[in-house]
Amino acid sequence: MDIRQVATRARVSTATVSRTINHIPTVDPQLAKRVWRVVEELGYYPNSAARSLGSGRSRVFGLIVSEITNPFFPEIVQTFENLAVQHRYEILLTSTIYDSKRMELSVRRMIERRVDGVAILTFGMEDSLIEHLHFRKVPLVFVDVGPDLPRVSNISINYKNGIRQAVQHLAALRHTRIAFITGPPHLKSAIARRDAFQESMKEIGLEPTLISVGDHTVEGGMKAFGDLWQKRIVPTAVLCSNDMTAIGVMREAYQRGVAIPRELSLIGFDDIRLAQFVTPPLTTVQMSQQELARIAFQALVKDSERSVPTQGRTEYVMNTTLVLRNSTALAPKYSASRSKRR
Amino acid sequence: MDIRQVATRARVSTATVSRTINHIPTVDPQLAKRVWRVVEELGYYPNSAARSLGSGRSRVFGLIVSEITNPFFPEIVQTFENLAVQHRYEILLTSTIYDSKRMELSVRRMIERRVDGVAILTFGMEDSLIEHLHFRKVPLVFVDVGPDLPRVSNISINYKNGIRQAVQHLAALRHTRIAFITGPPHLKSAIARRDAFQESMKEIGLEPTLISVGDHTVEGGMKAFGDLWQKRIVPTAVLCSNDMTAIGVMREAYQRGVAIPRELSLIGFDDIRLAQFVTPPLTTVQMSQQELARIAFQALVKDSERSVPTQGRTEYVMNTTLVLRNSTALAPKYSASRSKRR
DNA sequence: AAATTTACAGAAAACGTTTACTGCGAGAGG
DNA sequence: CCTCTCGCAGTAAACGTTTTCTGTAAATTT
Repeated sequence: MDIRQVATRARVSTATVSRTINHIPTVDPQLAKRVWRVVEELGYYPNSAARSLGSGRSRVFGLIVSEITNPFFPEIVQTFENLAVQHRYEILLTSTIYDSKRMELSVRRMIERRVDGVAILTFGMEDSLIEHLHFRKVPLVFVDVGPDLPRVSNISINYKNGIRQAVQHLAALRHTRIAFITGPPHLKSAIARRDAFQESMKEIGLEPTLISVGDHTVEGGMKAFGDLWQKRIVPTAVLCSNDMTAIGVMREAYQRGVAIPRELSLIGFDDIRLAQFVTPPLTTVQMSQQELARIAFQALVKDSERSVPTQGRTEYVMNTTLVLRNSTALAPKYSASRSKRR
Repeated sequence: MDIRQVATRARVSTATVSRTINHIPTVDPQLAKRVWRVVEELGYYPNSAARSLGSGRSRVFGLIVSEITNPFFPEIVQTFENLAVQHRYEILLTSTIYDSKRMELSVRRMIERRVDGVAILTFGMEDSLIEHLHFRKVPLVFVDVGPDLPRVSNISINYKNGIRQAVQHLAALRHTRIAFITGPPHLKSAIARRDAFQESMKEIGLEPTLISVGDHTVEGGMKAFGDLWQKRIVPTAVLCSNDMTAIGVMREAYQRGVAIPRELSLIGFDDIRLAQFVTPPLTTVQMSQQELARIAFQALVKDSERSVPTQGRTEYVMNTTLVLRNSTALAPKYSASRSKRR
């Protein structure tokens, strides 16, 4: 069942069939109709390998994430995939699970499949990878860490906005001992969040001294909260570098009999879907996964259709914003929280 | 940068290069070494479109899930992908989000890409889809609903085992008023779970009358639990058709001031990763997503390598088993639970 | 009415592999 | 010493499209 059978059956050349199914406007509507009818009759499905080979474009985008099992990513994958089917693209998904070997393999696979573009949503710079892909003139899109090169797009995230809102929200609720639990120190986005926290605190005359380090996992959050609770000065509010960490804090707080939000206010970051479903529903800084996916996809489409590459990279920006739910409340009286502690 | 350049540079024919990179044993080790060296030097990456076209095998498997954002699936996708890279396969992921239009499109894309096999892990039968794919002799693997045809594998899940364990565990804790919250009635797997519950109850002389219908979402769980709590007879334990439902119950119970597990024992189903991280950690029936993915993948590999198809479908079985965590406890005294109610 | 442009269809050459054959030299068997 | 096999490597024909030309008839201009 190939294009030739369709051609003979419709009494046209293969060229005409090809043009028809690609909706090229130079074919006579009469003929086109005839061709389409035969296509239907025969149940003809074009062979995309042959198409790629002939045209030099694969209509496949690569999508690299850190790990699919991290609840932050499925939403992105979903949106990305939706857009892909809408635009008749395919997506090649790989999760690096923080393994550079794995990463290298991913890149190799993508090059072999001759992808038309790659979105690298790992929030971490992977230099070797860039080289190989960029060398082969594959359009790339990064978040935060995109190098300034042609055919590269960078989505720059304004962490500051949402985090400032979070800090000020807590301050408005009379919290002064506000702690922050960071992400892993090698992640650029985690650093940026911490910095934003520190600045936001200083802006309103508070010292950002209560900082504990987590690793963006539930376990990390539990442990970090435990550490915080050991300290001489106990916070009345905790801001976390991501929602998973916040969930860990919830869990640990529950275990230690600390009531959220009565005794401790808690704010997460990311606004993963789950944040709505924990108890109490988590107040968090939203960084829309859908929008992120959308921007990334659009950037790829644009760059892969451009015939002359841009000078340097193209910039996109994305904002973050606080969404209020039920994990924050007025700060407890100093004495009350203190008595609870000892 | 194609195979010909490699060939000339290594002073051999393209056939030899092809044989070398495909590890075909009939090439002289000396020559092979020479070829590999040139491949490295030139940074040659074979073009998979051309490979597919030439060989007739795409080395791509399709993976159809209901929705990636459902926490049950990412684990499957991850495992499936791991196996894929190990076996040098690619995966074409699509989520149908319960939309038959979408489903049809997925299938079309897979046919166009000439996938070597498709895993349909939606837990629902999709007849039209089967036809198209099976007609084109694509190996298929289903869970529970695989038709008895050549080149079809079916993973049959033993829901009964785990659910019986769950029921008996509750009974051992002196619960007699055990409720069940079902999944959506059109899902075959949800029906099977409910039936297993009913049988298990009868086995130990209990009437399975407390049944409420959910839809496998958190919201559904919340609502179903609300319904249950309206009834004249209030349960002391609830078994849910999946973990998301159980999380909904937790949330609603918290809202209504019902303590888990002191006043209400709760058991989920699936053992999604998250089940460990809710408070309290959820006792649940495990249906290993990793094993499921592994079986599906192996089945596909086997069927796609077979030159003569099997007579009918091939059967695989998978067990389920209870994993104890902290959401169950001894039943409260009848009076106690009653007084709480009014 | 002739000249020029336009609109469209077909012929055939890519695209980069794989693989069935063919061919050749060397070792084995008679 | 001659024939047979066998082990390998090369030739060239697929694989199923896309796309660049080329050609022709119709439409438009002069």
